[in-house]
Amino acid sequence: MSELYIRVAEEENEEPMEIPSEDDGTVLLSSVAAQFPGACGLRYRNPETQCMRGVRLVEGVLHPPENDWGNLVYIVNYPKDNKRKMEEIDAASVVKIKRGFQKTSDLIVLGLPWKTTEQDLKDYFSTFGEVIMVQVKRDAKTGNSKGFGFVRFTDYETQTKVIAQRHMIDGRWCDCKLPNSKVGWARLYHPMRSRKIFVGRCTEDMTTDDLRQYFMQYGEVTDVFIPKPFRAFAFVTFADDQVAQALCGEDLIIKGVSVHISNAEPKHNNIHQLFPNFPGGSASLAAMFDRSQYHFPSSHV
DNA sequence: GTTGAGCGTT
Repeated sequence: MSELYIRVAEEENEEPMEIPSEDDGTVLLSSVAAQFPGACGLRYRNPETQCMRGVRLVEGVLHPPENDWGNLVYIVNYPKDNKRKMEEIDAASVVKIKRGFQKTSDLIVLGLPWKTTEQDLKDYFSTFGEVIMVQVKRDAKTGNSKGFGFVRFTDYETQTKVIAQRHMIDGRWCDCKLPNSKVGWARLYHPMRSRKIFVGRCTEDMTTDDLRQYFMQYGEVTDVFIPKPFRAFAFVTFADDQVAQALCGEDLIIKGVSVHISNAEPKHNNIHQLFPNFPGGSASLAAMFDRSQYHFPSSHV
């Protein structure tokens, strides 16, 4: 007969947790790992010999000793007894999440059929997970599709899955990638702890109040500047430079539109002064700037 | 009224 639960703990003197067994009396390693991430097996102290014994593990299934789990407390095994390492990894992922590395980005969708609409994209990608935004890029005059678009998901896991595979959309194979505007080097090599961000791809209906209202959620906003006449970008200044820096590289949805946040820089900043020790020389970095998609405003300092 | 590697702005 089977137990409903067995008792499992990380150490002998710690409080055990009840882990469900299967109908045949076995316990799945995955059930253990669900409560003890990184677990690779179980052991227990043999009451007769007082020695630790391993629990038989076959293809992810833990088998009860003597066909009965009894009333023992089982201890979790970690790889190479590397429990400390596991805790460090856990801590690292928490930091990652807190720092927002798990936030989703817009993905570029390459190779779309000319006929594919945003509704088609939404329908297709919704099968992977919740979709925040889809776009099909079109010629402004003719309205014809340019054959690529963008998609943004709620969950990072969904994004990872979508990037990892090819997509058959309306009869063509398409690829989803992180767009070049997010390669990340600008973020890594940007030491100017500016309090001001550059908000690209603004639409004309975005007012200073809209932007202020939106960016307030991240921290105190001290200034919003929108060039007139309309130039499809804006500047937002925060009281805290860390807030500004944290937003750089992000794609944010404002009034249903994906805007791109980057560092606000005066155009005529001397790159050789900013990066005197850049690997390969500051000239190579200047070339990267030139080739990049980053456009810095010319009239605002 | 076309096209098929790329990179988002009225």
